[in-house]
Amino acid sequence: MPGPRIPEDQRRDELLAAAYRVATRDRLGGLTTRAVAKEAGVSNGLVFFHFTSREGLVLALLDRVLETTVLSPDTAGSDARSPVLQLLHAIEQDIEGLPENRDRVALLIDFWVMGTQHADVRTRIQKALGDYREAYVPLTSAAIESEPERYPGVTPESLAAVATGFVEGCALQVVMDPDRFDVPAYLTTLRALVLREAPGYALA
Amino acid sequence: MPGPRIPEDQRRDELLAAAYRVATRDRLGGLTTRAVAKEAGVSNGLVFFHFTSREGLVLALLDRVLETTVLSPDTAGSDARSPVLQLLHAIEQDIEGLPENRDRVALLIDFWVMGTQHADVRTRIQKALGDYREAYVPLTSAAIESEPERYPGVTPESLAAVATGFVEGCALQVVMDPDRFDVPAYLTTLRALVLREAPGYALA
DNA sequence: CGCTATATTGAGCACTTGGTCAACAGCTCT
DNA sequence: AGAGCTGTTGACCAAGTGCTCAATATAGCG
Repeated sequence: MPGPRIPEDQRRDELLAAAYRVATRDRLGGLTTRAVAKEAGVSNGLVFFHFTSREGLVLALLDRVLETTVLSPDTAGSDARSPVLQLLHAIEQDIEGLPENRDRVALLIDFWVMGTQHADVRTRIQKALGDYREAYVPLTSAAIESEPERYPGVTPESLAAVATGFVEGCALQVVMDPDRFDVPAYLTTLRALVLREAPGYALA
Repeated sequence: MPGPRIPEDQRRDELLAAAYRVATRDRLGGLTTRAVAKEAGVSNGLVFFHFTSREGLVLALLDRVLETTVLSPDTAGSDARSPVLQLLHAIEQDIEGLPENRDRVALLIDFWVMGTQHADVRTRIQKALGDYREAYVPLTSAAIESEPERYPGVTPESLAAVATGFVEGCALQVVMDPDRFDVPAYLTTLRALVLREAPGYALA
C-alpha cells in the first residue's frame, strides 16, 4: 500500500523539516524515528530508507541546523564608533537575539551536550564554535590595536574566546530561565565593566 | 534468595553512591535502574523499594550532588586587596576549579538541560543557581561601592548575574573541549578587560 | 525458640525503541 | 504492454526500559 512517490531529495528535506519540528518541540530525547515519521505523515521504514539510521538522521539535522544558524557577529551599522564599542555592539546584538530563538538555542545546547559523548557531533559543534570565535577575531583584533597598552597579554583569539564564551553563558541562561534573564540589565552591566571612559551612550 | 539485610538509610546511601558513579561515567542518559543496581551489586527491584521510581532516584541524586557541590565563592585569603580584585579573585578561583571537576560539572549540566523539560529539576537548579548568584552579591556590592561612579546603572544583583553567568559559560566550555580551554589566557583577558589601572599583578 | 516486620530477590509484564525486510506501487523506458 | 528501478509500506524482531509482585531470607522481638 505504498503512498505517492516523491523525488528523493525532496523527501529528505520534508523529513528533515519534520525532524526539526519534532526536535524543537520535544528536544533531542524525543526525536525518535517514529515521531519524525508521524510528523511527516509517512511510515517508519521510510526514515531508514533516507537516513540509514537514527544517527544519520540526527547528524543530518545537526548539519542543517548549523548551516541555517547565523553564528557571525553583525558588524553592519557600526559607522565611526571606536573598535571597542563595535565589539560591544556585536556582543550585545548576539545576546539580544537569543530570547527570540529560544527553541533553536535549546536544540543547539542539546547537541552540544550530546557532543560530550558522541565524537561526530563533537567535531561538528567544535567546528561551529571555532568559526564563531574566528568571526570575532577581526573585531577583537581592532579593539586591542586601538589601545594596546590596555590589554597586556591579551591576544585577539583569547579576547574572542572570552567574548563568545560570554554569549554562550547567556544562551544557557536564556534556555533555562528566560523570564529571569534581564537582557537590558545584562548589557548595561557589561558596558560599565568594559568601558573605561564615562559612558556617554544611550542604550541601543 | 534475598541477600544480606542492611539498615534502610545505609542502603539508600550505597545506592546513591552507585548512582553517582554510574552518572559520572555514563551521564544521565545511562542512569538506568538496572545499571545502578548492578553497580551496587544488588537486584533491580531494590532500587524501586528505596526510591519508588526512577524519577525518585534521579531527584535524590540531584539533591545529593547539589548538597555536596560548593557553589559559593571562596573569599578567604583576600586580605587588603581592593574589592574589585577580590571579586576577580573569586571568579578566577571558581574557573580554576572547573577542570578538575569535569565529571561533576558535566553531570550538573545534564541536570540543567533536563530541567528545561522537568519542572522539579528546574526548580532545584534554579534555586542552586540563585544561591550561587546571591553568594556573589556581597562581593559585587563592595566592588560597586568602592567606585560607584564607574558603574552607572549596575546593581549588585546584575553584576553578580554577569559574574556567575561568565563562570557558567566557562563550565560549558570545559565540559565540551577541555583541551582547548586555556585557563590562564582566559583569566589574563578577563583581568585586562575589567581592570582600569595598569595591572601590576602576578598571576596567582 | 517462633513470629513478625522488613529488606531483598528475580521472574515477568507492558511498552518503546532502532532496525530489517518482503511485498508492493508508481514512474520511466523501451 | 511489459520490465525494471525506486520509493514506500507495515508487520515484525530483538533489545532495553520502568515497574510490579509473589516468594523468601534475615534481623529483631517476645
